[in-house]
This record gives sequence, structure tokens and C-alpha cells, in this order.
Amino acid sequence: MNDTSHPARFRLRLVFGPEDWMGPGKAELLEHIAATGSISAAGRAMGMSYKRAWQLVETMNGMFRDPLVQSSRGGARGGGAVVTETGQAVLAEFRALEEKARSAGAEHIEKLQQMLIDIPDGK
Amino acid sequence: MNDTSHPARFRLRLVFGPEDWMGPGKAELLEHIAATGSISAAGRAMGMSYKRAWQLVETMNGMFRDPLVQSSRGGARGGGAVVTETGQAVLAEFRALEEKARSAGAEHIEKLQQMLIDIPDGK
DNA sequence: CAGCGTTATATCCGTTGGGATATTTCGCTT
DNA sequence: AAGCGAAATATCCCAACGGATATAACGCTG
Repeated sequence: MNDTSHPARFRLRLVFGPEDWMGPGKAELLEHIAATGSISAAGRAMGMSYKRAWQLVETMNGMFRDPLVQSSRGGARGGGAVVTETGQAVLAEFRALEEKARSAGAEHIEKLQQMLIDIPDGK
Repeated sequence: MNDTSHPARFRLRLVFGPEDWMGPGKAELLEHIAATGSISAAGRAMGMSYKRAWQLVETMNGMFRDPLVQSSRGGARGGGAVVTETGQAVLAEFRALEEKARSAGAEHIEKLQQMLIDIPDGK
């Protein structure tokens, strides 16, 4: 059957407007912010500059009715960021969307993959 | 219900390798090549430079076992391009994948959309 | 009240993706 | 054999994206 020579990543983006969209990058960023409690730490974990991480948070907060991330300056640890209820909801919906979409199209993905060039070394 | 304030485009990309992927752009290009019989005309129809259109065709032809587009130089009309059987198959599979994926995730898309900022003028 | 760590913000700058352009190649047509 | 129209290929160039860097703002802690 030779089904999984290469996993073939499945990337999905919802485009709401010219500047507003939700995709795998923002989703992963939310997860790292939730895990670390910090925008900069989340960016670092993803090999992403703070500037970029902060910009993504900005646009996310700007496109939804309620902010997905609440950040604070100063304080005991200098500040931090938390993923709000809305943020967790958005993340959950997006992840669920990805999973549903991927599994629904699994057979098409396989067929496409079968038409691919054989990779000489799958290493 | 207020379902469709903004259609919210659904973009899906299959990433097979660092340089190899299939997405909406290549799919649309294939359709335009099939319709016009020319890479340059297809590019023009999409507001895309010939260079870019040709590059996309190159990578597509290079990643699948058989070429998706066959091009010819010279001849009665100076040349042209046709979408091969494999090309049509790839296109059909990709479009089917998109449709299955989108409809499977429809409810999640709606929920995400409901969390969005109200657009002042949907015009 | 000085220090710390993080957010917030601005400025600079290197890379690069892709458009514009030009030229060559090709095969039919006349 | 010359002409045509599109593919193929190379070169130039610019704008824009994003990284790197610097600095300020902030609020708890000791």
C-alpha cells in the first residue's frame, strides 16, 4: 500500500479579509502563549521574532469581537500574556476544523500522494 | 441566522516538501491553462506574470510522476500548452478535496465567523 | 527607589520574491 | 526563406517583508 512515504502536511487558512485570516501559524502561537504565559517566550519557542509574534497577536486581537490574548506590562515577572476564553474557543474551533477537514479529504490526499514522484531517500 | 456576512475564503494547501506543494493558485492556473491553451494567457487571466506562471508549471511538472502540463514551442500558433490526463486528475482530486474539507468543517467555520468583529459595511 | 523582566514601539537594514524587460528558440504557415 | 506567436531563459531592479536592534513604559519586588 505504501501509504505514508511522506506525511504531506495539510495547511488550512480561513481568510476573512485582506488583512484578517486565521491559519496554522496563529494557532500554534496561541498554544505556545498558553503554555508559556509570554508572547516573547512563545515566539522564541517557534523560532519567531518577538516583533512578528506581537504583530500576529495584534491582528488576532483586532479581528475578533473579544481579544484572544490579554497581555500585561510590569509586575512581579515583568509582565506576561494569557489566552482568554475566547482565544481558547477560537483555537479549539480551528483545531477541530483542521481535523474534520483533513479526515474528510483523506482519500483525496492519498490519491494525490500516489501521483507524486517517488522520493529517492525518504530519510 | 446571519450566515453570510462575509463568505470567508477557505484556502487549503498540501505540502509535500520544502519546495513541493499544491494549493489554490496552482489549481486555478491549471484551469486557466486548460481553458486558454496557453501558459501566458492563463497567467494574464489571473493577473500573474508569465515568469511566475511558468515557474508554477515547472514545479508542478517536477513534483508529479507525470507532467501535468505539456507545452510546445513553434507551430501554427507559435506554441501552446495543454493540461494532461494526469493534470486533469490532479485538479479534480484537489477540487474534490477542497469541497469535502470545506463542507466537513462548515460548522466550525460558522462558529469562528460568529466570533468575528462586525464589519461596519459589508459592501 | 532602584532593579528586573516583559510588553510596547520605533528605526534601520539586508534579503528576496517577483515584476519588467529583453532575447532566443522553436515549428508551422505562407 | 521569411514571418509569426508563444515558450523558454536570463538579467535587472525595486518594493516589501521581516529580522535585528534600541529604547521606553510599566508594575511588582527587594
